[in-house]
Amino acid sequence: MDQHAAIAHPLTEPLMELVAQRFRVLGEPMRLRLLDRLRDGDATVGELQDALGASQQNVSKHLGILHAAGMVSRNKQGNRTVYAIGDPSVFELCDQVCGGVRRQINELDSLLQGVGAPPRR
Amino acid sequence: MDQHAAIAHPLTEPLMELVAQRFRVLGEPMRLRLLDRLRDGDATVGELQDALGASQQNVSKHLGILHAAGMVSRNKQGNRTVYAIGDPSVFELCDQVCGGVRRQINELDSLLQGVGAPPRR
DNA sequence: CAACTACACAACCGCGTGCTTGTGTTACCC
DNA sequence: GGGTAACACAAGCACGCGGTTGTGTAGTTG
Repeated sequence: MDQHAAIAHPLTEPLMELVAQRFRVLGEPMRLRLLDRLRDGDATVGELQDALGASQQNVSKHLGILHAAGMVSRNKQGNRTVYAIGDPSVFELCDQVCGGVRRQINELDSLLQGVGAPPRR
Repeated sequence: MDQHAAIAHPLTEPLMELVAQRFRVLGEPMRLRLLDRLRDGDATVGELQDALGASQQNVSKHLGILHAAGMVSRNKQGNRTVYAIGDPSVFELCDQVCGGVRRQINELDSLLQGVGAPPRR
């Protein structure tokens, strides 16, 4: 595992764009749900369509984006196309973000808890 | 209608939306550059504007988004407004993504290495 | 072979979003 | 106080993107 984090600070512009693009791929609930479903195991387009309750074309489109980003693998078997997680590391990202969201919710919660404090304004 | 309200796999729809939103905040080169610059230390809007070569309004707007997401902190000092990293964990995310991008580039690179004559299409 | 299934691709549309332009507000300086 | 600097906010515009509709293409079935 290449864990040597941090390419140098002044990230070059094209690299910055690549990173942003990768983040943007994950910035869609539908795609996150697809990845979440695939976490349970491989699935065909039809199964994913049924699981998410979306149209076949929409599912296929998002799968295409995820596949182009290298996050899922595509495997044609006869009539069906089986998709699988192609880059397991995305889940670490999601978990970290979930942690961040949780912490943020906790902060908001504690703000609401101890409220007697009038909005400072 | 069974509703597993677990945090585990079946991520609830609103949570999924929150996670996606957070990813989307990071899905902008300008905002990544702002965070990358703030990694070196606190900075005023003017300094960031100068560092990134963007308009003051644009920088201020993106800083507002980052601030709303809790990723930067805002500290008004007299005439200036000093921004700082508010959630250092974002860098772990960026590093992981950078690692993924690096790995992807390596794959593409190795693909290009062995190429003498692309057989088809 | 014909009909059907499963999937991908292309064209279109409406909305969200990034960037610019313009302006208001507050603090500093003379 | 007047003028200027620093910053945030609002409106307008253009582009990208998600979703739907429509269609093409293999593969399967009878």
